[in-house]
Amino acid sequence: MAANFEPTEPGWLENLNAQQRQATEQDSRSLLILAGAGSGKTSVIISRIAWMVMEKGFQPTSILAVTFTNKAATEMRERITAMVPEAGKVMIRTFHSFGAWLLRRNAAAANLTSNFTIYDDDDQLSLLAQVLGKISHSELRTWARLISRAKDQGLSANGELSTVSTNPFFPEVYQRYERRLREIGNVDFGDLIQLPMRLLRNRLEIKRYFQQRFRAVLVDEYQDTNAAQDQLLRELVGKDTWVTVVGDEDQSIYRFRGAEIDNILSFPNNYPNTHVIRLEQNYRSSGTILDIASSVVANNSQRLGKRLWTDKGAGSKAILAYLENHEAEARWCADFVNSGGNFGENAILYRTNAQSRIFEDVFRRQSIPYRIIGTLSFYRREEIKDVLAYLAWISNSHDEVAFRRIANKPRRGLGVRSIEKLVELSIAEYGGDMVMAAENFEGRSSAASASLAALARRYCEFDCFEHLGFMLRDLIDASGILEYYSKIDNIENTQRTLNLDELVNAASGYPASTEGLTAFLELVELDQTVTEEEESDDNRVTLITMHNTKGLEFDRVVVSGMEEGLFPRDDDAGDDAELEEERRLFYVAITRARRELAFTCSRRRMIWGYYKESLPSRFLNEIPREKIHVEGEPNEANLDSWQKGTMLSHEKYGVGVVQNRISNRGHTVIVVLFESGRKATFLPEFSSHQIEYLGTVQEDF
DNA sequence: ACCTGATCTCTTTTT
DNA sequence: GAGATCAGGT
Repeated sequence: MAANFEPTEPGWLENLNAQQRQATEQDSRSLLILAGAGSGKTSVIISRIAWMVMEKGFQPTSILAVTFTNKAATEMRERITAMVPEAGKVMIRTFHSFGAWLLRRNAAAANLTSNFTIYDDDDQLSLLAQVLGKISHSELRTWARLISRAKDQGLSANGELSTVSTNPFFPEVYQRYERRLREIGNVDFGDLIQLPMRLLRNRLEIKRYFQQRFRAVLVDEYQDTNAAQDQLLRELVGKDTWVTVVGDEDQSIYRFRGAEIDNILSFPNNYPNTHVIRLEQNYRSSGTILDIASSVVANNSQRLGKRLWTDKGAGSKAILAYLENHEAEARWCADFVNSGGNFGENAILYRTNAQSRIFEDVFRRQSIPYRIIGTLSFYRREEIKDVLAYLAWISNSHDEVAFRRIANKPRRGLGVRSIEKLVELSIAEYGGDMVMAAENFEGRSSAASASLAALARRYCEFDCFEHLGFMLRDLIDASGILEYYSKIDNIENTQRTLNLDELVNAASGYPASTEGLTAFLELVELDQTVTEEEESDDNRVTLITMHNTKGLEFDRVVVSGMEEGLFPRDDDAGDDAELEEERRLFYVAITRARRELAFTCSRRRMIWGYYKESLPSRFLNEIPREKIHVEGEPNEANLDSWQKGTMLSHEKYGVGVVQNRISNRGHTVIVVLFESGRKATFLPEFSSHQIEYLGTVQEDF
């Protein structure tokens, strides 16, 4: 920072208002900052860290800052280093990445090896499928979700689980899953929080060490922490630790993932002598946009309450456009982004990833540049997951999930039966080591399994490679994966080998060593929000889910798909807590906009290959009329007949209940589940003589 | 062991 | 409508 003649205030107070300054320099061990949308909370965290380092004498390495995403962590690091270079040594991580860091350093104490790999949801599902044997896919998902929720709440497989599920089989399912995961030696997302928490709780000397190591802990987006994360935080915070949490209860949108809004609501009770500071001045949005956001969120009851204000002018009215269908909606959005300056200042928000497709189609047709921010990206692709599975197996020869994925890919004559036998052999004879089992496998497929084992042995020592990228290139070739996908590329005219090249590039920043491999795999598992090509043109419209917009802002925002059933979702509309969460999501979406805001609502939308007709979202009624300009006419069609939940009697099939009702080219189609268990689809207008209306079912059926 | 066509399930949202 | 899985044939 440049020297100045006048006695000047420290750099970290520059451009801060009174509340922000107070929060920055609050000389209090325990601080809760309630920061409304756009109130500059990230700036405050950064300046508080600067203050701690420069003014309070904290060593940068003794400060831990926890963010919600890796992207936010990177950004925070850049900003703080720019402000106070010596603060570059502050540890800034997500909860999960912090957990992984802690576990690797105390692997033995946690009964792990330091190079464990992390199972994502897909891997978790595969493992569970192995453990449970043949059960239906949907049942599998239900179990997997319950296990994740239990871990979110910090509940172990051997403890009380009735708050998660009262199903008598659940404890055993959870236990068997845990047992196998521990045998393999890997961890899932929930373990990254739960295992460190247990470790600190049970091992006093370790807890003491970390409480001395981290004298200050700051947590961003605290409203979206789950119970397990809060427990981990409590273990980290000793009686001399400074703890600062920042959040906004109105922006808590991850309940489905176990986020506990109660964490922030009752923080002052859990941490004695907590100072509470509210940041209520909004620097982002126009007055109109703020008014809309405030009126919407005022309908929620689970709030601490704050009133955002701005000294900006009212700005222009918001627009609400009623459209005929999803394609008209996309075209309307295309016109919208064409009418307002740079593409890069525009964002289209939607509730579900599936909605992005039509925007892509229309924008491509009209040559409007766009970028999609989402998770179903690079690392989910088949060819990428294949190579990563090879790496995971090389890294941990006990990794059954990875082994099963690549054992016969490309085809090397290891069939289902042989793989089964090989896994059994590994457990029976080799302590679960599948490389050793493959080496010593007898039988018809022994040649194939031997060559697979040889492939793994090839990388026992890989410091001969200059960096991990070269090792990866070698592996892609030697495994036959390259040849396999080259053929597919030629036949189907795809570009999968190019994706493999990209993976090689991503890996080349890592050393060719066990540590390098572990770090690379960890990055891949924990940071999947890859904005595809970082390349060239920044001037592109952003297509993004509302959840993903957390922390972002744009001049002009369209919130699309404002329809009942889609937003709020059908299943959520009945439950107050769920509905309030959807409303908070709406609040987040609205407050992303700086200058212009629009809502679109389609009468009909293609869903699962059918047209579904729907009514305007109830949230639209919560926007003050005088703040919006309306285009088009809302759908007021009578959707009452043969609604979901209607009970009917069919002369052939008996009594049944309507499960779903869709419109297909102007015809109504209903899906009925009969008491016999039979499911059938009808067009009521053509079969009315066979159907008799019986009434409506209230309860779940 | 492997290929194919038929059938089903799926959609929230993400670390 | 797409992707994953399954049944049945070779």
